[in-house]
Amino acid sequence: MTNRDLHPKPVFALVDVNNFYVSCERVFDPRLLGKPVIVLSNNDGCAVSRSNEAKALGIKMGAPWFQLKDLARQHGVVALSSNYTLYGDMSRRVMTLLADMAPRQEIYSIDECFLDLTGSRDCLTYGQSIRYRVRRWTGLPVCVGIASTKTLAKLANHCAKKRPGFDGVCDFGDLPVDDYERLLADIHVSAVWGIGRKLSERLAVMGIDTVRDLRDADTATLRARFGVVVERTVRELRGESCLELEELQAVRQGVTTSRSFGEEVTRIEGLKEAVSSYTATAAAKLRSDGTEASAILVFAHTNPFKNTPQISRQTLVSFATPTDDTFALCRYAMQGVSRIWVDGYRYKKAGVMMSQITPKNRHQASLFENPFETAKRDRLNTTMDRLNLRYGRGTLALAGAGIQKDWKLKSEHRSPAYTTRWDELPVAR
DNA sequence: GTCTACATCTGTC
DNA sequence: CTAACGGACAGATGTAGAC
Repeated sequence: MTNRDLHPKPVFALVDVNNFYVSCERVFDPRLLGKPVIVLSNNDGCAVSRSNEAKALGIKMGAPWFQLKDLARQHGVVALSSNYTLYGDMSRRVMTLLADMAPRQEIYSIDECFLDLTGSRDCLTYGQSIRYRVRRWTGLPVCVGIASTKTLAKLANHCAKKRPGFDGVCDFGDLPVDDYERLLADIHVSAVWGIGRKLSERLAVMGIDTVRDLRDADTATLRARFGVVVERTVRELRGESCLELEELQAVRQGVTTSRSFGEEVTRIEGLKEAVSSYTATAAAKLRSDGTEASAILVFAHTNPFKNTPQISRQTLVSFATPTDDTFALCRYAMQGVSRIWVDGYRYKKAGVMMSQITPKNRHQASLFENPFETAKRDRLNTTMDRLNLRYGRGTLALAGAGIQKDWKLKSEHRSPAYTTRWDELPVAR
């Protein structure tokens, strides 16, 4: 047994579904294959997922839909409203499959996860079997990037996607050194995980344009100018693994639910309805996470894209005993709304953020807390969660959340809930 | 001044 | 017919009041 066997260099794989939302839609409607397709954000606001054909038309990530309409009509672009229930369900299927293909998995986002391939012999072949398996069992196309750090695995995944020569799997560990160096010199820094538009611009000023430039730049200078995060990124690019695989995701610091309104809100009742509904959603998320909050941040603002009087307010409502109870949380949230409300503005968006979050199991019972009342409320919340799960979200809602819902979002091109609702499945007769 | 809590801004995916 | 631009996070920075 050698030292390397005892302390093998880590190997990370990053598996990522291609054009995830569009690909989900295509699984259930193959007529969309080969066509330019985009999926729009909530409120049919902007393009958040694009098929390769749509990308080829020059449609950019985040482009507002109303600016795309002409182009879309001209080229027969299919635009779909987002269907998060469907995507969440498909995500679960993919992640469950992938969890079985490695000893350890970190679910990084709805459409990507890291796998620990440390000690695997033929990673390239294994990457292909991952691809095959996901395609076979879910219908979704994925690409796999493999390397010795998470940042490099992300980059390898980028190569697997953009460069057809890799056939969907890129293992940096398998590339000849010359090819690898040439490859890095051919990729723009903005492709690196954590280097976005702003950072790229600032790096360009320093003459750092390619991934290779960044990797070979002076660490001390970068640290002084951009902080520890960028420094860590550079170390990772050099093959020094600084980011561990995080199997269990940490308790999140905040749970946010916020939406833009279909119609602007001008009365406090409207804002209260919307905020009640968001609070109920966020509270359900707390319960499903097994956590509680000790404070709620309530915020609302006007439409910053519009040339009208602007306002943006927020307030933190704190309370002594942490809770996950929808009713209590709604009461606190309503206090917040009263605090921030100012007459005479047209509000476009509002939200709540559950804050100061702690795990539910280990919280001390307060002196003023009646354990029987608490248990009763827990059962009521649980019942509400079950009904909403079983019969669809919104089956049971608080009266305070309103019946009219002028503020609710627009969603004109939604695909059916293929995986969760029989009654929306198209049936051949 | 400087500590703190809260508000606001920035950046990324 | 016209107007119309997401959401969820983390982390940095700004600011007003208490001392």
